[in-house]
Amino acid sequence: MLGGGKSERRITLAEVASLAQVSSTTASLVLNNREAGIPAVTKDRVTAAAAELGYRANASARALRRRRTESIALITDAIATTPYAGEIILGAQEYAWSHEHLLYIVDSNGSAEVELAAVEAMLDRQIEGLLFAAMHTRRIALPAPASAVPTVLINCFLDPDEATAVEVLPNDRAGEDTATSLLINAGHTRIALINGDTGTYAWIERRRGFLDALHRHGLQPDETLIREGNWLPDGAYQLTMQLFAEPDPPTALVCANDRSAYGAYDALRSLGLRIPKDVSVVGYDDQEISRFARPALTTMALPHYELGRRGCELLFSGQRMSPTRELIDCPSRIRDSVAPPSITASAASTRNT
Amino acid sequence: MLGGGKSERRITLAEVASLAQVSSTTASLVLNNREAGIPAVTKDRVTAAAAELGYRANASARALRRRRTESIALITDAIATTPYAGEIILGAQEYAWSHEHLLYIVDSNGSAEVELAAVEAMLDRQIEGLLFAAMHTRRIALPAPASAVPTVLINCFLDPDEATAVEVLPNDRAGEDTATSLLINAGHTRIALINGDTGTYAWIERRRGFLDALHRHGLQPDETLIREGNWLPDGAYQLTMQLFAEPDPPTALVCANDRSAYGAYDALRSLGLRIPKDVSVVGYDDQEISRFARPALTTMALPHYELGRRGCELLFSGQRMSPTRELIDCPSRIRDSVAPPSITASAASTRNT
DNA sequence: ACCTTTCACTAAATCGTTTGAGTAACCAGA
DNA sequence: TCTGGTTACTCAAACGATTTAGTGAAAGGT
Repeated sequence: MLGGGKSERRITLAEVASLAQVSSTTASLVLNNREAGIPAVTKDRVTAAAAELGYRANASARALRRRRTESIALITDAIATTPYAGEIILGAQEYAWSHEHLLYIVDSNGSAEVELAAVEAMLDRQIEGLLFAAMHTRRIALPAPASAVPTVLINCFLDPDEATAVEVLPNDRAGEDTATSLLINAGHTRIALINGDTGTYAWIERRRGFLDALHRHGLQPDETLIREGNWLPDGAYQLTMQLFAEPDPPTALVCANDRSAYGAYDALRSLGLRIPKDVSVVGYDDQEISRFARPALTTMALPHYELGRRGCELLFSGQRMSPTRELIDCPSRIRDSVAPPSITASAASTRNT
Repeated sequence: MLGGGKSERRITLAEVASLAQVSSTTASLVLNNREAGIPAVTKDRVTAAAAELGYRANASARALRRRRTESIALITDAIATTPYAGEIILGAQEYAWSHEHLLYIVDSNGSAEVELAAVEAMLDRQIEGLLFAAMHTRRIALPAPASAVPTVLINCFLDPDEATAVEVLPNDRAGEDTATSLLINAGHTRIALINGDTGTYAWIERRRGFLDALHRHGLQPDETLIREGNWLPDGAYQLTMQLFAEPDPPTALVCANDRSAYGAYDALRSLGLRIPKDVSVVGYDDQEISRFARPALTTMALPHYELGRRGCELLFSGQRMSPTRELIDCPSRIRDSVAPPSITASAASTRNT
């Protein structure tokens, strides 16, 4: 199996050296730019010979001797299912490449078994560091062998008790604060939060950020305006219908993710309410859906690329890896779904608050 | 940089052998299941020793001697931007893993320069085969060094002149035929095609499939109902508005991708037309948007997982790699956007055709 | 003229595994 | 007793780079 290819034997360093009429030591020195006292003439002879033969070093042999492979691995729980989260990989890869390291990528597809096998396969290949990435921010457990090399967690974290790793996470709290503030600054005071499933990182942090913004602007949070759905359009659809069936509905919705905002859009549309004229909406995640929705949805982007890049950077910085958690800000994407509250709505809301 | 980790030196085969009181040859034989005449007692001693010390073979040393690395590489033009296309990677990875091969993944991010560097880095690491994948079906050019190993193209193809590779592509033509037939079988006869940008594989094949279906069912294609947009919602929005501003509009829309269908949805909604009661719509691609749209969109899924899996399978089959193109069928996703034409519409359409 | 330093290079060891060749020990058969 | 054939191993040479420890010659200093 897999026998094909133009299998001319690969050129070795010895052949280059012999063509250049030097020892392989010298050839190695030249080709690795350890220029220590080698005259330009010789250097040129060697590089010319290498070029002529199309020489490329055998990475296995090099790694064997050097005990360094210049490569790291990223293990992700999925690259398929989540649209833009692949940016994590891109960010990590670009950082690694720009530092002359290769990044091995393995998709564990959420299976702990595959993950373990992946870590072992990677350690067999003498990787020098390990990145773990999750597509949705969540808690993970590290496979035991991972402790053999420096490890950084991207968009995921360990149980606080055994938090012995470097973690890079999106600052959802500050992000939802920003999103909520966009509505407050537009003049809204009756703002509902349509959150997702209980208990996840995003659920907790975005809720906090929402409350932070209210407090900072001196608004009392109204618990009846804080609802929990399922991160999906249908959940948010129901919640929106309920909110607007009650007296004194909000003038603005903070949807804790874009899919929920999309469900809210549908509900508002079916109620005959216009966005943003009658109700303003903000989302979170900056998924494709939010660019294409009408009106285009104002939302917060997850800094996936930067998470990947920074995670890799921390891995390389290789300081004795004291356990830390670093938060990366979520940039806002201002589009067309936020406007000042309409007169009637804001009058109503002022009256009742 | 990158110096950390619990860097206890790795256990070597020699240490295992010495603990088991055999030569490293014997240890190697046992651990690689080359059982040639080694009694069970000895075997057990070796495996026990290996387990006790936590031995794992050094892949570099093994590759150096064996001249085989049991690994292949997949070079993709993007994993980030396209939602579900990451399934290609998953399909390829799972096939490779199940055949004891590791799959290296590199995201060239569309850059030919990175692509070339990636191929070279991979060849340095002695990979045994190469997969090239594109996220949108398109023509590519192979970097020259790729010819050193067997190569398979997934969801992309070479210029027909130099078509010297094995290619695996989605059968867009049959897929659009199926999609169109769904509408015809529901009773529609006036069906418009909202296509994307001219000239791409998807554009050509989906158009063909659309016409195939009409012909097979004995319907005359009406050129005025075939339009070209830009694969995006706004283009499809305009085209839909135009189509329905003219006399004798269609009763069904074949949108050549889901994003276009999404634009068409918006247009139909703003015209007060209900889907599927007044107008039926089918899409293509089965993007997330189509599950969440109201009504949920009937569409064709791209067989990304299968493309990746099959591509890898062809690579492994390693038959002298005669240039071939293999097409993979696109499964349909029947949802709620297709219904029989309404009486008035179908009467009108019958009158004018 | 003699010693030291620098220059330009090389021989050989090394990384950890696999593998071709070889060998002791034992037994069967002549 | 000797030959031939298994069985159960072992020795040592690869694989292709990097690197340590030199070496011989020329240059420089006194």
